[in-house]
Amino acid sequence: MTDVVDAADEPRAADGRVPGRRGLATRQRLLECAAEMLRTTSYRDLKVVDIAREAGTSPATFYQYFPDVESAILILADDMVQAGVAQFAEAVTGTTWRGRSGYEAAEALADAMITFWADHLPVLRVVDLATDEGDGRFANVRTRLLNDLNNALATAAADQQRAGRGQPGLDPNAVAGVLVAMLAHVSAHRLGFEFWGVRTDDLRATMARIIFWSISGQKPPV
Amino acid sequence: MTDVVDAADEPRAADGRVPGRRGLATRQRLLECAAEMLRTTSYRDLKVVDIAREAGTSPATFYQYFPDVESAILILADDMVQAGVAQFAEAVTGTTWRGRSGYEAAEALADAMITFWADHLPVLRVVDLATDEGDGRFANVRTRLLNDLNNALATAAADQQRAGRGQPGLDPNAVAGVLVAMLAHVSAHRLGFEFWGVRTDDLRATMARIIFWSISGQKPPV
DNA sequence: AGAGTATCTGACGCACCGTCAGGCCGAGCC
DNA sequence: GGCTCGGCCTGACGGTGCGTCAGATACTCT
Repeated sequence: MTDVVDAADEPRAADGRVPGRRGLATRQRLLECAAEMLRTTSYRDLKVVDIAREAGTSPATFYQYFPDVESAILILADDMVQAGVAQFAEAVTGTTWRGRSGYEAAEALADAMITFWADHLPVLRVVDLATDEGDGRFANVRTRLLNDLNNALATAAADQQRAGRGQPGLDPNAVAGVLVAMLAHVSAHRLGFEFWGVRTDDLRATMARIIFWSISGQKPPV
Repeated sequence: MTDVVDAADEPRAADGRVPGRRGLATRQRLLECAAEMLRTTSYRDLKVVDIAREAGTSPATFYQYFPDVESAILILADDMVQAGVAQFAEAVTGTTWRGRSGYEAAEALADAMITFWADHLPVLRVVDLATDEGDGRFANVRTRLLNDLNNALATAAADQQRAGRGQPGLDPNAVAGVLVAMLAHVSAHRLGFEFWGVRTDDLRATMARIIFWSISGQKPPV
């Protein structure tokens, strides 16, 4: 049974073959080298030749497993999403947005985003870039990563409004969208902020307060 | 006098010559074609050959006036900044952040950003992209565009804190940075939000409320 | 009209891309 | 051990766009 299911997303070589043990090893080595080189090289300067050479193989071999460089990175991005997609929404759904514990949820969310971006910066940079360049495949990855969070925040905002709290008159989806945009953009440029003398702790606290107030409508506890 | 000053930033051709009337016309035509093509073509697919052909000239001519495509766009970006840089900070410095007029200042700021991005979307897209790719020249443009606003917001946040309002305990620079990041990112992706059914009016209102509360610490007037 | 300068361009070398046809290698059979 | 066959790899190639010349062309001024 599982064989049939797995077969659907088993990696294929260029000619449609399903690679064997040795082939998969090569494929994996190429992926690892690509990830490694992304850490030091800008995405735009990442040449197939270099990845292949780094992996001790030839450019033609690369094309046997991936149609292009972006497809390889897309696989790295997919793995990353699968590993971390759940945690953001969890921080939101597990609170009533009341009092100190509500504020701590907002802080946990800000922290989760900052940490996740710090852990996966090279790949996330490419995701953001390619998305902005109009690459639908990467836009899709980004959506899968942030959609649950967005929905959870929108639901929370709507719930709070119904309870006579929150931000009456504001579209919950707009609130959620703005907050997610803020979180993603600030997390992505954390190092830029540090360069200008803004400490990450302060960014986290600022975002946590904005999140808490935007959703609950209450002044955050000191 | 002005001649001497102007000479410093007069356009130079590849060989250091200062172009004459005809040359400047060609240069201008190339810039306009580049701007025009940016509207329909993604920045990465913008080939020198195409711009040149569109302008009715040859690729070699292009290189007489610009070292590469990005330098040409950089000039478009420079013009754009010079045209619009002042207005953002003005919206911030001209208010005491009190009552309805304070909130209207926040709304005016959000509106100015959204409008500016809508007016200059193609060029700003490239600025954001190139900045994220680590291009210092474009990062510099972006800084020149947003720095005054950032400083104005940071000053306002600090002033309000001293007046016993605002967000005590938060770094004013962090507050300003987060707000600017939010404004820039949401404005840049306005069309994406519309696509997902979030109206621009709601984005503006949401951001205005967040700005007003983050700076003044007061509940926005209904 | 002719000299002199500003402006333009065809043609080239370079770098990287993505694709073949053909060579290697190792597992299984005799 | 030697043979064979299929999975795996690669050298070499055509294509595209870049950026740079030397030389052709167009304007200006006398």
